Amino acid sequence: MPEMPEVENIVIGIKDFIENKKIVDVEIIKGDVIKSPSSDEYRKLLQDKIIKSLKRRGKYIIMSLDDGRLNIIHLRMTGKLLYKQENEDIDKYSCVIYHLEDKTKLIYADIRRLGTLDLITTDEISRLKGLYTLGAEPLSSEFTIGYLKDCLNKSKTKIKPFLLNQKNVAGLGNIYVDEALAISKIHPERKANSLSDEEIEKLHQAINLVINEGIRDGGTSFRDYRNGLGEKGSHQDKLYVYNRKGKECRFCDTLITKIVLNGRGTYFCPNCQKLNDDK
DNA sequence: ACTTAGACTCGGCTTG
DNA sequence: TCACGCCGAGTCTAAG
Repeated sequence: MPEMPEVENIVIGIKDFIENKKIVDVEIIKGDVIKSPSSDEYRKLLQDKIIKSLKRRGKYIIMSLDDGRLNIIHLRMTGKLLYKQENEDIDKYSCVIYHLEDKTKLIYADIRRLGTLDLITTDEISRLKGLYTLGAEPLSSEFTIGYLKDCLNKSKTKIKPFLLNQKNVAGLGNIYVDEALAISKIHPERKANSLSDEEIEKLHQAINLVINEGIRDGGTSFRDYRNGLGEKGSHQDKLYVYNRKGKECRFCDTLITKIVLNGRGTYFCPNCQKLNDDK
């Protein structure tokens, strides 16, 4: 469910509450979200460790422990990370609870349990291929127009699946891809290597814009998303096309269309985002 | 022509 | 129905 702006909000919202605190116990309720090591090992290895930092890379959350190990959390579609006082009620879908030394707790909850937890050493990072092969982050100095252009020219797929591929740009998901394409007025089925220089510049700017606004608005609470303190974001009120099938385009009043592209619901304005000649 | 690596697509995971 | 995501298996394609 969460894309980069949502994960960023979760991390910045709770990091100051948990950094430099000791995990006194790990309570495992639904152990199938733990991919490595075994649930028993996971609990034992985290017990009495101090959380040194909480960071984000792409849609991954990286918790560094004082023994050098990394607890890598990916929320996938419905995962949540919630920080609460020890005496507060827990979410019905709680899977793993990290009890901290100061009578607080960090809860990993996940309705569909598609999310993943991996406790690894730093030299095992390459085993998590999705994390290891991430492309440049929007808003970073690495994410230049030249970088985007080079990636685009190497790809024969359509622009929408290109942007969803985390190896190209890290952190975009189904909502922000549709939004970035709407703002840059590019049809989602255009071939990645067919974009003009002008379109690449507009797309680059639009990606940075939607990610920046998404972060600033506290994320998009389309369905389930809540930040680390259980609060909704507000960016869903500002969407141009996502989940707006049959509603008027904010630029031209044409009705928004929905198609399925590579298995993903895809929204666009058929007037602003035309599919011309070189499909 | 055959092999191989990489790019790409799609089903599956799971619950409400 | 559909869903804010990814992996692995299978298919396709370009290079050598």
